[in-house]
Amino acid sequence: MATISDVAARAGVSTATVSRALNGKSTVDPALAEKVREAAAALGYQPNGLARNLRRQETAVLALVISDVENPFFTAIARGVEDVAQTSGYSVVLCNSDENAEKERRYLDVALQERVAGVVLSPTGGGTDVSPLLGRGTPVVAVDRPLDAVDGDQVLVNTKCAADEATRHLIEGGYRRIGCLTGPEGVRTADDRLAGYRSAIADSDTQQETYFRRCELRTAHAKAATLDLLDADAPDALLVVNSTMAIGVLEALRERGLRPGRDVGLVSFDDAPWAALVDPPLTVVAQPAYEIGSIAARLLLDRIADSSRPPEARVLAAELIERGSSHR
Amino acid sequence: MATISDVAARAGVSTATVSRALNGKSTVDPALAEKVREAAAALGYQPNGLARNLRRQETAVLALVISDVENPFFTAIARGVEDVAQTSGYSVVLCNSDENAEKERRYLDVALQERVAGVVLSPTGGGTDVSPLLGRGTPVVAVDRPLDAVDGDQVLVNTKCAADEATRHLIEGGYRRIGCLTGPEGVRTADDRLAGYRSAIADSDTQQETYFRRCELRTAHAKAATLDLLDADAPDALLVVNSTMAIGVLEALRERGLRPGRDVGLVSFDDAPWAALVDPPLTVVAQPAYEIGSIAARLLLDRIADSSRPPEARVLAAELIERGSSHR
DNA sequence: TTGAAAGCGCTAACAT
DNA sequence: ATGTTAGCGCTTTCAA
Repeated sequence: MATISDVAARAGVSTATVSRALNGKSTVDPALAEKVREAAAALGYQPNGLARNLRRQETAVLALVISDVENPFFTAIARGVEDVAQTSGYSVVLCNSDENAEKERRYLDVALQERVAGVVLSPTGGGTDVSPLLGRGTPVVAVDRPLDAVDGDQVLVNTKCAADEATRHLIEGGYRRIGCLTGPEGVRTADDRLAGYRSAIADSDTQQETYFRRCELRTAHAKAATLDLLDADAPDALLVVNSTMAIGVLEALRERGLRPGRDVGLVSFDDAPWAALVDPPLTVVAQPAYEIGSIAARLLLDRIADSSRPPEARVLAAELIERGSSHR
Repeated sequence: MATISDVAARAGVSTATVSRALNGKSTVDPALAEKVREAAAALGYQPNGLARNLRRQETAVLALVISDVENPFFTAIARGVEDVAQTSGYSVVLCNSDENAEKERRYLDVALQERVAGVVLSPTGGGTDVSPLLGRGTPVVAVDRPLDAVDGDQVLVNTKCAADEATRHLIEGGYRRIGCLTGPEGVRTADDRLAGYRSAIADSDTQQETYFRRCELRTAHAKAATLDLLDADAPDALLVVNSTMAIGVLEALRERGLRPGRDVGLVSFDDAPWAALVDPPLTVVAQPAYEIGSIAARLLLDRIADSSRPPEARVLAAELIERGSSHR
């Protein structure tokens, strides 16, 4: 593979000139520059990014570490990040931590070792440690879930409030035994949404007890937990914390011959592409996923440009979209 | 940030010894090795991957370039790739080409410049050029769609055959004006599935004409195209080439007050997580997406280990899963 | 077993 | 405007 010296030799100039000509830095005699470009083209020269990055001590790539590639909420965030990164000349590499702290740690290590310019991260659980990144000066912005013990940039959703609102909506719909299906303890969104549910129930004068289950944020687990909840507590409505789990819930309901809305009221977080297509259409708490991603990327780029900026925490609003599954 | 020389100084050894100790290469005196590890830990030493890669001329990362992160088919492939890469110590970075040849080219450039160890790619259209990668010795395996003009490793699905089978299934179901909604010309899967549809119709003695529309592989485009097809040709059944488009089709049907199955038979490619939940459940052609990914990764790793292996083309089978949408 | 030293390919002072 | 040169941080001969 041709190197910069090959190009220099062929064009009859120094490597420095080649570098300058190809990077459009400083001023180079147009004629020479042209010669260089010709030589580069003739040799099929492809700059070695590794060498360049090593020398420059920086990389034009952003790492995006998300907890589930198969969740449309996160892929929408990914698109948001990518779209703004793109326009600033950054590439973004997506790493799937799979709700697994160990995988997450590994990807964070890779990000550090590869000296990416910045990281957008949706932390899996409580124990995420980004201090090595921060220590080295690599900015990190948290999305969806906060990074505790770190006062950094973050883009979150007012999720407790949204859960409260969704629960009230079910109460108003006449449901009297509302349950909640949420994720593992320590996953902040799972905890917050459960808290929102609880506060709405506590405020109600139609329901005293709470009925909830925690399980992994996966379809199969959600289905099993729902079956269990159904059999044990016979709830007449359910608040579900994401669309992946909602699929499991719908499967469980079907298995028990229960119809969403009529038999069991249903509200789920995340307006998945299919949410309006099931029967009855699913009432959801829509989160502005794309915006979360684009804002996070913007925050990150801003901080890369100026590391002294004070940390910014953005909290976006979610929107309850009423459809058939929350009415009898 | 601490470098290898800092560690060497602190441990009172040479940088060579540090490198050897930390990489477990060659033999190092256990006592010294321990001292080195201590020094490294004390300094919070994080090896600079850039420098290492530059020296080694290789990277333990695989690039996966897919055409749509929001399509569950591709995210399932991603999981397959990741799972096997993981076990061999490789990280995989996911790049979303977004069915956009320009973006794809950019990511392929990045992959080349960053000297990734290998690339798994689902080519957007016809014009994809991987020769720079290949020329430099970076192996590429194509998934879902072939790389024309290159005799390389690839993992495909016998998609024409599957489309033919799906169409016959509709014919047997008694549908007599079967249409097809497919992707842009040049997207091999779109062309093959259309061909499969055509061959089934040609073989039938119940239908002479074909009714089809091509549009971008997106929900909104699919909806518009379906509306158009419905109004112009009044098909009584539809074969749809992926689940993203199927959503648009279902929306269109609903808008026209047409019920899947009873009014318009429906078969879609890809068994999306929600496919069994819509009403009636969606008959699909399920592709072994996870296997496509895992096999592709294995092929890639094999080739990285031994570049002289003859190229291997694997063609997996798809499976028709009959559900309610293809019966009256 | 260990160290000295070369060098991966590039960019950025510095000198001209 | 261009060239010379040092050096980014690491691994790997080569010698000792």
